[in-house]
Amino acid sequence: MLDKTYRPAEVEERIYEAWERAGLFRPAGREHARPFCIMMPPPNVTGSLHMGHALTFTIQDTLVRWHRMRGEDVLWQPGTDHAGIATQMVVERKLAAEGRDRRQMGREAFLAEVWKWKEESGGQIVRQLRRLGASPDWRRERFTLDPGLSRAVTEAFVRLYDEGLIYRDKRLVNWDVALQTAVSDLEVQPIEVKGQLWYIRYPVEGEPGRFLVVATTRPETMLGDTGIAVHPEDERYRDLIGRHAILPLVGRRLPIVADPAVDPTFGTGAVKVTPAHDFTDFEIGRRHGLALVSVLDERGRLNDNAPEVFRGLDRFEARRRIVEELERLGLVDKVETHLHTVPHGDRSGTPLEPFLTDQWYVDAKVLAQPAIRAVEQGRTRFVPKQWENTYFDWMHNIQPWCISRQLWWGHRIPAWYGPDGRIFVGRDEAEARERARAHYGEEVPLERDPDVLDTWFSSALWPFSTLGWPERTPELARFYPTDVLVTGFDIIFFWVARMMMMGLHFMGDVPFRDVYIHGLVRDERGQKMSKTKGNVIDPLELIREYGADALRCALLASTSQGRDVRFGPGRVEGFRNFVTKIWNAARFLSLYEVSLDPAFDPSTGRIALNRWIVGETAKTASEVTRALEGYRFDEAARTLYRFVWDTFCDWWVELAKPLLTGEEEAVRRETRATGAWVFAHILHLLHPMAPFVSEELWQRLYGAAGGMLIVRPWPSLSLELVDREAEAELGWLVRTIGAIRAARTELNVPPAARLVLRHHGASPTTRARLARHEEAICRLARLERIEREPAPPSPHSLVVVVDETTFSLPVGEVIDLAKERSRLEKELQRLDAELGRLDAKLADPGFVARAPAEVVELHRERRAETLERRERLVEALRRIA
RNA sequence: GCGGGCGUAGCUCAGGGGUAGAGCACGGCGCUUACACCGCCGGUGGCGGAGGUUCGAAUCCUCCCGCCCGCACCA
Repeated sequence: MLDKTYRPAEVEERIYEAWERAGLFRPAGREHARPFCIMMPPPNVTGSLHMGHALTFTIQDTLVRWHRMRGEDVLWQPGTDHAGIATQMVVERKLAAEGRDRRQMGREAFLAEVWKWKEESGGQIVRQLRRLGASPDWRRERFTLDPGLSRAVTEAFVRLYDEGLIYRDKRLVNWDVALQTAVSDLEVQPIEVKGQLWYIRYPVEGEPGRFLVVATTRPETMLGDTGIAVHPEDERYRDLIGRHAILPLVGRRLPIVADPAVDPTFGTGAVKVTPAHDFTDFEIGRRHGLALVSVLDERGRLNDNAPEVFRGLDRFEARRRIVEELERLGLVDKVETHLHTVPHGDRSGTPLEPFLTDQWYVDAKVLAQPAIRAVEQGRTRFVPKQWENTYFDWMHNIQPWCISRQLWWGHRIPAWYGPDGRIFVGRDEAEARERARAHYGEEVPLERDPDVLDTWFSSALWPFSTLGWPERTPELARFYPTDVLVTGFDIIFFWVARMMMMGLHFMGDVPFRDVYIHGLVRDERGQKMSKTKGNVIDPLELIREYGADALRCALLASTSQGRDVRFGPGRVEGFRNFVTKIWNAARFLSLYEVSLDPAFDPSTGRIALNRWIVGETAKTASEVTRALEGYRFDEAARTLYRFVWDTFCDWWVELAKPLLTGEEEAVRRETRATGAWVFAHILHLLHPMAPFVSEELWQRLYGAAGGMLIVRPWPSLSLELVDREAEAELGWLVRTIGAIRAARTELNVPPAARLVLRHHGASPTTRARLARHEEAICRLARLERIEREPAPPSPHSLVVVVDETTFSLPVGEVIDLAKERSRLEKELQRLDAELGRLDAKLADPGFVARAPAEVVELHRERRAETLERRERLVEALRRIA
């Protein structure tokens, strides 16, 4: 006997272990089965499960379980990402708390600490994924820094270098002065800040007393100015083009150049040009051959290119001092407050500096071309489709990808430098050495590049590196290209685009056929969840409180395509109730010793109720399947919810009760078998979304029958099981009971009052139905008995019209006649309004002529039915009046 | 500035040319041993606004308003 409520905490761990122990997460290895593969986007090792993870992994697990049940050879490849900056920061903070510093420790000792940390704390998210019910092939779990993947990274780097697609270049990068590393454009957070705009007077050379006023938000960079630019068509400055200004505080001669990048309407229309400290200025400088003078060091302090008094000052301190000095010299024309966006590092939160350094770059422009074509040709498809625009946009304007990071934690760049700085790239030091020897003709000392690669470089290889590339493994042959990638739109650029580029380049084919993009999980008010806002919901807490199935279903039901998910615990509670409902339906079935009969053939049922529910099951199965095929998880969840709760529990179970306790053995047997069959299908359909409770109930109710639910075949039912007649009969029954209940409630008939139901004008079909369902109707509508009434209804009755039948329920003197009259009149009004609409439509020659015949016919039928109902109602009203 | 999304019941959201839907919330009633994490009944909107296409529009088109998100950007 099942307990009264389902207690997920007592079930989930046991079930999960049973699956895993039985090896059911692994590809089945059936040769003829179609392979199906999802690459798990590797969460950061430092991470712990948040709602975004919960959503994405629930979706993936649902797909994976569904395909597994469809008999496919499923691989869900799991793993974690070493997350360069994030992890290094975590460990550095920990060390700092112990009073240690990585620079003092040295590279090797520090890395040993990181690895130690990873071994001890890095597995958290993987354990948490199990709590969610995720079923990837854990045996194949990978880590981006493990030997296999590291080898893939090195191989990819060397090949790209040899092909000229990776190169070293001196350019401006976004420099994080706190972390002292380059970061990519994508790691930049533009933050709006209220700053100031200083108007500074630069003396014009050779014209004492004349000044050129430039506006800047960053006065400290002026020490690196090497020019001034104006718009070529700006009349105000036309005479100055080609002449020079003198840089205050420094005395440098600044050529005044004309460049179309200058916006004549902003500030004074004249711009100081600091090519070493601004991306736009860098371009202007290049066009006009201006010098590059970098005045900052890697920690954001003024370097030796600055006048001596300013050297060593922090950039913001320097700004203050420079402005002071300019004011003293009377060179500040004016100061305005100015709202502008300043790039910040998304990890450190500090303002970034455009900084001139040598870095490694991937020639993304070249790699992007096949990746663009692949999506254009539909070889990879985004769902929802509108994300393709975002992808194309970025790919068409793609910039060189800076892949070097001044960190220690990560894949060290496989490049060595000769004594003259010449670069030798190799798979290992020996290869680099060999290449160096070939170049120099002798053995020379080599020094390895100290930097590591951007974490996304290794992630970009994930779809094939995890399958064994560069080896040509059987897994690679079988599972690449993978079927679908599930992820959020926030990493289309970071990751999806780069996997496309690398996959096409190294494997010659797209990494995945479909990219399913889901929304972000927000809080109930639509705010992004963040620790600082304090509005984060912890999925593990929800699992503890409501169970993993409830959380999963709530998430799935809330994700509509192309929309973010607003999420509150209320939703989970609703699905916890749903799970309990299912549990109790199972309890009901086991109470009547309903058990699966392998010989049961759903198409041979004789009882309308059973034929009906079988058909409804078939419809539901096909709808759920279709929903999943279209990545419509909300629809799948909703369909199942309605079927289980409304159709099966509220109607089939209630209507089956008299049959299950009835006299006829054949009826009892058929009803039991049907109930078992339907419920078994419910559990199958439910399993991808709610794996724990479905598996638990499957084993408790049907366990002996055929192994674990997780690997049972997905229902595929013919819609021929739908019986139109049974459908009509049950539809009528539901309407009739509903109408009687509504009338009772409306007239305040006490629920306990058992009434007699009289019918008048019923067709033979209806009379047969009434006879068949008498017991159920009486029970569900609280009736004493049903009898035929030769004449139209007597006064002191409630009147209910269903189709051609007039039902009356004598309620004696207690009935409030006035109230009943007004109820019927209201109903009459509604029918009249409806008739008016239908008549107007049918009278419209345009409608009759142009609308499809079926639609016109439908309207005619509707009109006839409405009219009939109306007549009966009028009749009933006359009797009462 | 470019691109995209959204505006439907009190709230969250489905629907997407042919009688407006769900969950939650709310109100009333609880007879009914699967379930109070429950049952029954009920009200609520005419689908942001204006125009157009159509026999017919919440659904398609145009414009407008409001909110949101990317990308680019003013030194």
